[in-house]
Amino acid sequence: MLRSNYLPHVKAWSAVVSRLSGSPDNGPNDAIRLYYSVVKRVRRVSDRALVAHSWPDTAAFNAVLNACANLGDVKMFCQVFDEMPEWNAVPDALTYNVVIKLCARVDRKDLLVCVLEMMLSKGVEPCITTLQSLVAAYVGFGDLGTAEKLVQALREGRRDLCRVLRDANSANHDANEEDGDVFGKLIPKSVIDNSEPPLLSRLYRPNSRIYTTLMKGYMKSGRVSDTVRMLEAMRRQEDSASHPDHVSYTTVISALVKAGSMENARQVLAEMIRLGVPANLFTYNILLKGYCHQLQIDKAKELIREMTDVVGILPDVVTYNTLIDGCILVDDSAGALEYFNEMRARGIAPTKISYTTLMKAFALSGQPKLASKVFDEMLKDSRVKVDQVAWNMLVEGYCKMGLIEEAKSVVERMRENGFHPNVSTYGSLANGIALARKPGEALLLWNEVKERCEPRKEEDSSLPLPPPIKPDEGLLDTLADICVRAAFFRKALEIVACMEENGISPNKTKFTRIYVEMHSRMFTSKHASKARQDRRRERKRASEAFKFWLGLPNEYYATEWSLNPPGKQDDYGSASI
DNA sequence: CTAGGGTTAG
Repeated sequence: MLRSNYLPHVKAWSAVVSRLSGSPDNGPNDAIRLYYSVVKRVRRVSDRALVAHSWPDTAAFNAVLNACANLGDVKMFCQVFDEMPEWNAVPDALTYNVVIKLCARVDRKDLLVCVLEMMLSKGVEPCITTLQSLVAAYVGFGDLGTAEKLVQALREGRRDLCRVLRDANSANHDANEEDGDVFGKLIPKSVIDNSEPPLLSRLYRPNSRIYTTLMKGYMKSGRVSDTVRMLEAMRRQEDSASHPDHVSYTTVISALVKAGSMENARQVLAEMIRLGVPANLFTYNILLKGYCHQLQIDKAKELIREMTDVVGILPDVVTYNTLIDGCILVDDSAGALEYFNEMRARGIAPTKISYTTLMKAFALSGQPKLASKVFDEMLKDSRVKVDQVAWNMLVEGYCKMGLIEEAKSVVERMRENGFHPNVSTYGSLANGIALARKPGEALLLWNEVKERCEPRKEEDSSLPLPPPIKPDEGLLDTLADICVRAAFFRKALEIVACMEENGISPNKTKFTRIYVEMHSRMFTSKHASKARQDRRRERKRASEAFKFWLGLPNEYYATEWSLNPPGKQDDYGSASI
C-alpha cells in the first residue's frame, strides 16, 4: 500500500491542528476533524509501525485537546484524551493546562484543584504557566479572593497549594454535577476525599504575567485603586522577573480608561515613556477608545498623530474600528464612512467588525438602505464571513425606522442562511413593532419567543431545532409594554410571568400607569349590544386578572372566589403571583 | 510560533 506513505508527518499535521485550534469561527471543529481524518487513515494501515511518523504525539494531542477546550466540549475532550494511550502519548504539563482551561470554559471551578492534585499524583510537574492558568481561571470566575490567596501562597514559598485551594473552595459546594459522569473519569473527585493533598515538588516564584493576570481581575471588576496599587507593588519587587512590563502598564491604563480617568491614563503613558517601557498599538488603541467614549474626538485624533509621527506606530484595523465607533457616538455617520474609506485606501483590510460598525453608523442614524449596502459589500468581501451580529445590525436598521415588513424579510433571509434569530434580533424586532404601533405583530413575536424559551427535549430532536434562548429584560419589557397598551392582558400576563421565571422583576409601576392612563375607563359603556358584551367577556376577565396582578382594585375583591366557574380557574393561572 | 497578562462590533 503506497498510500500509507502519503500520510503526513505528525509535526506537519499537528502544526495545522494547533493553528486551527485557537482560530475563530469553525477553527476548533476543523482541528478536530483533521485529527480524526489522520487517525482514521493511520488505523487503516495494517502495520501501524510503518506510519509511526504520523502518529499523534503529546504535542498533537495538546493541540486537539485545546480545540475541544475552546469549544467547551467536555465529551469530545474526554474522548480524545482517552485515545492518548493508544499512541503511547503521555499527558504533560501542557495537557493539564488545557484541562484547566476546559474547566474554566465549562464553569467547573470546583475541579481546578483536582487537576492540580492529579498532576502532582501522576508525577507531572506543573510549569509556571500551570499556575498562571490557575490564577487566570479563578480571575475568570470572578473569584479574586482565591486568586489572591494563590498568588500570596506562591509569594510565601508555600508548597501546600492544594491545601490552600481546597480551603478556599470549601465554601462553595454547589458544583454543577451535570457533567460529573463525563468528567468523572478524566478528573476523579475522589482524589480530594480524606487524605492530605500532595505538595508541590518545588517552589514557584510569581512572575509579572501572574501578577498582571491578577491585575486584570481588579481591572475587570472596576477596582481601579487595587489595579494601581498592584503596579506599585510590582515596581517594588526585588527580582526583575516580577517587574511590570508593557502589558502590566497597559492593563493599568485600561483600568483608568474604563473609569473615565483619561488624565491619569495619560500620566501612566508618560511614565512608560519615561521609564523606557515601550507602549505599543494595544496601549494606544485603549487610550483611543477612552477619548472616543469621552466624545473627545479631537483628542483621539491628536493621540493618533502622536502615535504615528512621534512614536512611529501605524494604526491598524482596531484603531479604525474604534474611530468609526467614536464617530457614531457623536452622531457622525459621514465621519464613520470617511474613516472606513481611509482605512481601505491605506490598504488595511476591514474585518467583520469594521463592516458591522459601519452598518451600525447607518442603522442608528436612520439610513437602513445604506446599512444594507454595507452589508452587501460585506457579502462580496471574501476575506470576511457574515455572522449573526451583522445580520442583527441589518435587522436593527429597519426596526429603528419601524419598517417591520423589511425587517421580517431580512430575518427570513437570515434563516435561509442558517442563522437563527437570537435575543438581540428579537429585541430589535420588539422595538420596531412598538415604534410602528403594530401590536398584532407583537403577539406573533411573543409566540415565537415563547417557543424558543422552552427547554428543548432530547427525544424530539429529529429536526435541527433552533437553540433555546434566555430572553432579557429589554425584550420582555418591550413586548409586555406593547401588550398592555393594546389591552392584550392575557398575553401581558404570560410575558410578566416569563419575566419572573427568568429572575427579572417586571416594572409594575410603569404598567399600572399605562393601565390607568389608557384602560381605566374600559368596559364602562352601557350601550353595547348583548352580542358585543359577550365578545368582551373574555377580554374583561383578562383585564381583571391583570388588575389583580398589578394590585389595582378589581372584581376579585368584591366577589367570592368560588363564583368562578370551576373549569375556568386556569384562566387566572398566570396571574397567581 | 501552540494552553499562557493588555484593544474593536450586536
